[in-house]
Amino acid sequence: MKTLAVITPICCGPDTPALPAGEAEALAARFKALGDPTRVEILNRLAKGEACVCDLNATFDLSQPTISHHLKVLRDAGLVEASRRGTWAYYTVVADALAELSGVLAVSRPAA
Amino acid sequence: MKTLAVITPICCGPDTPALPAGEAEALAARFKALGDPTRVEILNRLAKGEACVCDLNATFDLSQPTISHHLKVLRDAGLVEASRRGTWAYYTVVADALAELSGVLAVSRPAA
DNA sequence: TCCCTTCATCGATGGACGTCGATATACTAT
DNA sequence: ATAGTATATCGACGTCCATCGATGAAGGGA
Repeated sequence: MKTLAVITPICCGPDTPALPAGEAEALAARFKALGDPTRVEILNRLAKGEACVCDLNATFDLSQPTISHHLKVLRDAGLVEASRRGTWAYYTVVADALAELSGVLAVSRPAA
Repeated sequence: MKTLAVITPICCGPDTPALPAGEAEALAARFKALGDPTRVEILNRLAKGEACVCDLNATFDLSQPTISHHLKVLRDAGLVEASRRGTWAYYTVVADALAELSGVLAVSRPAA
């Protein structure tokens, strides 16, 4: 099929190579973890420094299982880490993961 | 440009002030728009330059309404813009919006 | 005019998500 | 051991989302 390109106007060029296999899924999974207001606020809180779950439970007007669920989502996405010390669980941000996502979004910044 | 580390670090205060009202919701809405592999790939494609919907329809193995839906999600999130020229609709990224999200994730990292 | 192409919108559907109460697990203190 | 606190997990429920086929709207060509 060679003639259609001559007769029919072509609006766009050929496909550019896509992201590496699984890259879009990996990025989307982490962005999805950021796609909830509560989790954004949790990350904002953790970005100021380590916090235990009891602090987060007191800060947010949500049930303790719900906070624990959001922390699990953030953990599974690799955006936060937990460390148990005694009875309490302390959470911190994974700065490298956030920086990587930041870099992905910065690629499309205008060169000028 | 805001970052997640907006507020002074206070470790164990149970009632630290949150982000400005609506800020978490606004950020989460845009991150949620990024939380789908197809939309990540669409943005990746658009970051390389303008593209029309027909090109995206050919690139992705999804129905045309589904692509149109994803583009609407990205449009509503302010991450892409559309311009109709003749029969075709051309989409481009909104670089400022992506750059702002990038800055939000650029939390200060300990110099390791 | 009529038809074809491009793109958006509608309505339906199956699955994923946020939230909760109840419960389990783990640690501490008495 | 027993009780109490802190956190995670489970099961359920209502809502939101990604996807599709069908249809509508707008433009171009013969």
